[in-house]
Amino acid sequence: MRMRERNATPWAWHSRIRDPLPPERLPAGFLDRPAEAVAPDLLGCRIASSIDGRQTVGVIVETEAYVGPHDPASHAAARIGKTARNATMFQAGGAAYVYLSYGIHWCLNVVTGREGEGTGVLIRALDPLEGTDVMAERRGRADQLCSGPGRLGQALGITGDLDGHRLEHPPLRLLPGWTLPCSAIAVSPRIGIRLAADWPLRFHIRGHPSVSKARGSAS
DNA sequence: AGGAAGATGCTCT
DNA sequence: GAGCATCTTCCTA
Repeated sequence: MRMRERNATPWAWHSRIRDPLPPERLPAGFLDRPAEAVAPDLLGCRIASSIDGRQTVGVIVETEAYVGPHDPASHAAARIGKTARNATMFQAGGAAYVYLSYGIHWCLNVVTGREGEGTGVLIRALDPLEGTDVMAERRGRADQLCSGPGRLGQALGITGDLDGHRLEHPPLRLLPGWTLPCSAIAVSPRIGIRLAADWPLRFHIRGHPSVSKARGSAS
């Protein structure tokens, strides 16, 4: 598992320090853990897309955990059961669960845990790192490129074709990133859900400008 | 600054 | 037919 730094060196996410370079691959078993444990550890990791032959990369700055059939807000909730739509959620950790939200937005989840558990982490926002010109073209605007689950899906060119894709392979990969101090991570309730709306399963880099919701809230 | 509402399509009752 | 793990534009201040 990834260790966190304990010290509070001047934190540089706002000024975009990218050194030193991150390791090549995630630790073994990184995703084979409960979603609520993986979700904060994904902050600082990268999502790299080469969809349509165009490279786009972002650093994960906001996530939400969907913790299993007992989680009423999850697509894998027990009252729904396993269906054609959510079947990927029940795959082994490391799969991409991609679903269409509100008929318009393709949203990306990283499946966690073991096969059959039905747990995963919604990627809610990225800090654009490479290919921002491609992102802007796909988004049709130069701002808000990846600050929301639908926005980042569009910016990276993600569609339902990638549902079930394993994230260790191109064209959509989950890569290690930069380790955050605990003090940089904020926890809050999940956004845009009706059931279990008070469960503290949303994680974001404190004060990061690319998070999807109001900046003012508790930095 | 912040709220209201429309777009749009799939899933489940 | 209802209800979304959303985003945008268009209002009102």
